Amino acid sequence: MLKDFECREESYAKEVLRERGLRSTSQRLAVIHVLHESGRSLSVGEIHDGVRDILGGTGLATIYRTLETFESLGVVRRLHFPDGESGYAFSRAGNAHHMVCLACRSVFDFPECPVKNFDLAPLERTGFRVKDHFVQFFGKCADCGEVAS
Amino acid sequence: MLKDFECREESYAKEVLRERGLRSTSQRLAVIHVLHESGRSLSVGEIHDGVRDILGGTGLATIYRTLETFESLGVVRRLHFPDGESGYAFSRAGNAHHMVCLACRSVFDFPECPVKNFDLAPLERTGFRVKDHFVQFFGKCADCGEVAS
DNA sequence: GGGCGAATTGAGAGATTTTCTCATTTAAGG
DNA sequence: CCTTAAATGAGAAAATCTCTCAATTCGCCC
Repeated sequence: MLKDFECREESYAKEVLRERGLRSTSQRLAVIHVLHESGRSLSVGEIHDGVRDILGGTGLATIYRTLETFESLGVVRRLHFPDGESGYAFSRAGNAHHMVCLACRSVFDFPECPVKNFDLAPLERTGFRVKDHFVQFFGKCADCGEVAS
Repeated sequence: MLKDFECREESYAKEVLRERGLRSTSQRLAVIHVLHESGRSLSVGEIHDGVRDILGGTGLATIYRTLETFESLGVVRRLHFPDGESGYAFSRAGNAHHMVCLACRSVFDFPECPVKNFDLAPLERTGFRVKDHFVQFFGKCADCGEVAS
């Protein structure tokens, strides 16, 4: 159904799914399609609507299950905003961090890890062992910045 | 009621409230007391239970309102975990970032901002203007690390 | 210390979000 | 094609969060 319009992101998602022995269903690919096409962080409801536009009736539970699956695979990432809202965004391989526009919620990839040179030694001296980290930058994208600061 | 056991954190919260013309109610102070005493990130339910232990029946809505108020004041911070859960933690003035144990959810303050030396210029050249950021480290604290890695 | 006005709370209904179940459908390998 | 297990749909159920408004309480002034 989406085959003819399959983009690189969908191929990537298919490959990751196959590697893990998971199926490439039309619903899963539609979720990736919607997320990537928007270029923004989308709420579950927005994703559901987008997928329904492509496939027709799709269960909300499937959207939740799909997002959970993709997040565990690192293909999709959940972002949290200062206002308490959250959303999901497509995430390229190796891109753990994001920059998000507070106005339109556009998501921009992060070329490098901002804390990769940060010295963890003083922290780990306390006995705490760091296993993961999460960095998010907020601001205004070029389009939204023009309107109002 | 709590006056005799008032800790530095409660005094700090009272001062911030007063500065903003907000009232220091027993419910608000109890929330700070519970959060600080635990030293962990607590769920809304845990905070509600903790406050009820101190004050008796307290409305859940009050807990939500209090957390929202304190978060906007920077006295409390909402943390999000990789498993999708979230919780609230007391946050000292000037401490925007935290280190959290994935096992017991203990929260450790962060001595300095890990991205303060990060060069934003290349990013901002794209037109994106960074206004805020959010950094969280996950791992195992000294106590939990001993048991299993 | 008592009184006043406005901020805050309590209680529960209501709205929203997320999860669960299980019969049905569908992808993927033979 | 055929088989088989994975995945989905639909709606009920559970969990989470918000709202309303009368009653309470804080902080200020006397």
